Amino acid sequence: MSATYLESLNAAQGSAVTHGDGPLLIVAGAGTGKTKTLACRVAHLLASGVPAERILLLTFTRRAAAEMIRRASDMSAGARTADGRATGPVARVWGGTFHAVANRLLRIYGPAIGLAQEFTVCDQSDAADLMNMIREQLGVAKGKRRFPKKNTLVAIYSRSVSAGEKLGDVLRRHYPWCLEDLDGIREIFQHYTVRKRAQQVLDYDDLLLYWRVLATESPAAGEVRNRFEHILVDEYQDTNTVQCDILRAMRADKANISVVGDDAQSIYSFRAATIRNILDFPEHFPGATVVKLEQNYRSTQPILAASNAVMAEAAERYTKDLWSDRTAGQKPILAHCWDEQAQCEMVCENIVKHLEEGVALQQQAVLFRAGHHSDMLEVELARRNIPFHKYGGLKFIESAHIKDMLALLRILENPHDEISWFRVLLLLEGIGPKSARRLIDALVAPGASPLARMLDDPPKPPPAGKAGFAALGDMLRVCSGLAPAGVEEEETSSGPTVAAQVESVRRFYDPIFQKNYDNATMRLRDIEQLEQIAAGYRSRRSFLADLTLDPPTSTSDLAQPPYLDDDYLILSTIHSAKGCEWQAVHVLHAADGMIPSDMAVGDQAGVEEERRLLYVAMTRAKDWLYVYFPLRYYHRKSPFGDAHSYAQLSRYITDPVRKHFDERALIVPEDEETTGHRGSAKSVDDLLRDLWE
DNA sequence: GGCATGTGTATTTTT
DNA sequence: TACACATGCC
Repeated sequence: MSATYLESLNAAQGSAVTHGDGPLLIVAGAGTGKTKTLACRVAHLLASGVPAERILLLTFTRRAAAEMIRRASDMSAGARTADGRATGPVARVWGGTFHAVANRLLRIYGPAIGLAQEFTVCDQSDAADLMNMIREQLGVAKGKRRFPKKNTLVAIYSRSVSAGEKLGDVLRRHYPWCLEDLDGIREIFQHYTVRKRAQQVLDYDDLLLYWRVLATESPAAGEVRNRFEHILVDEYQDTNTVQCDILRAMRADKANISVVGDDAQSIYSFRAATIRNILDFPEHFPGATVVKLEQNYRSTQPILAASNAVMAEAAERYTKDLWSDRTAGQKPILAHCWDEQAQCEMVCENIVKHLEEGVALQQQAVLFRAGHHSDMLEVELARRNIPFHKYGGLKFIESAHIKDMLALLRILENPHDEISWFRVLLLLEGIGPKSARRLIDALVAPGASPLARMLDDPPKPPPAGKAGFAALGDMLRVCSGLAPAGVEEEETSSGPTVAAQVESVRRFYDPIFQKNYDNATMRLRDIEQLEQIAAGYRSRRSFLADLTLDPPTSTSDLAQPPYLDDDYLILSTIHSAKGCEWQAVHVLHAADGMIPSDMAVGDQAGVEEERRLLYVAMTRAKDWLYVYFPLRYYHRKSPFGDAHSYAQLSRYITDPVRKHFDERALIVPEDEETTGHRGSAKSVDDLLRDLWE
């Protein structure tokens, strides 16, 4: 068998790709060809005769899985569809996130652990709504001024579950201010798990927990474990305890597991990811082979030097020695800007300059710590007609109108889902929280399916809500294909198509929508997009599951639609940029409080993780790296005058680090020249701090 | 019990 | 800025 793909690999990559059976840990620094190596390994396994459906490839996003499978397909001379997806045998490789794969397995093996097949998956904000509902019903928070809010509750719960840490310990370590409410929180959590179970709703954590049970103690455990001959895991440094348990269970009989990761890029501790997984891999999987990839193919040496300098000051040293033979190249630029507006202008100018020199917009990215950090830039880009796609931050799926639409579809899919019923009933005029609660209690009473009851023998709404309630019933009847009781049929039934259902739902929703939102036209685009997505699905079940597990992450609100097929700039949070690379990278807001985020500097671990975040951002760049530092921040709070404060350069850009940058001077706007705020950011800042501290 | 209006507040990162 | 919560009127 001639394997031409092997020839393009270096020695370390080659040994990783051709590794035989048994556990394999690939410690891969940034830009060392990790994706290529993993894709090559998939191709190699296929070429060695492993059936595609016996390979499981776990990645952090679906995008990553699709990309790897595409590349493996190219190497295996596999065919591709018009839109670039792999076809042929390679397409049968099981690829996706832990959560998506869990969902797929649970649809097959759910009955083995007593899970109804029509379970629905709820996202974090649905989970928060359920927490809220329980909190109100229990009255735990009554009279308490500072009882944890719903989002905090979900965060605490998730942390406890994903890290396998006792609630008390989680509170002590991460939420000390909630300790006094321990009992109330515990009570809410107990009800939360019972309610979810009764409603056949799984949250993100449940998907993993149920997979773990499935692979350890269910009657189907043996079958599930035997399903895969090889398991490959990407971004292993960002897995949590439950995910590690799953892998160990799945490999209890046959330890063919390959994981790839970089401890220096571990940035998901807020999701309970633990660096221990990658460090302890050899203990978890005895006999593991460890391969280090240290040659960086992505960045020029000057960019690498600056990035390494940032990491060199980390509290814990890492034992990788990244190098590149791309020795030439421009030093990274540290651009001091007068304020955020100046930063936006400078970014745009640099982008346009590169564009004119032949660097496509798609080869350029703007990275930032938090979703809203690009708000002002987005306006500036729109003004200059520079098209862009934004990844991360507030998503399509999280907007109220989309959630409304999905809740309507979800009660059709899983009529036991009370969160969705509640949301839907509140949409109706004349029905508030009290009536909604009463109606739901009547609907979910034991006996018939709640949906059947809604259609055949509905409870009485309050007089003011009669019309809306009846309209809801009519819509549900149409969508369920006029089937009488027992409508939760398989997708093969001859009912309306997914697209037709979405259309009916939309027609029902339209008047509510027009009434509730004044910027309805903007939001209408989203709903149209939802309909388009629906058109690609044959079953409502997979449509809903995919939307929850792999929501569209890109928004382009301000970009012009006609440009979208064309070239566009990438805007992304640093988290969402993981694994990506661009020729030119622009890192915004290298100011203390932004990077590191104010929210994260509470403890040493947080400060160190933020450092890795900056490192991840910088190492995305191949040829040009710009780091921007706005000196002045305006505060929206006061509408009068120009209330502002002076920022301090990010604490990670210390003097030794700065030596690796070319600094571009602060440009003071002309009308500000007389204000005297010249000189370095630091001196001004120190001066002002002296006044207050 | 529903709904409009007013006030206060806290604001990361994502499956 | 937007959302959660309180108040007071129908």
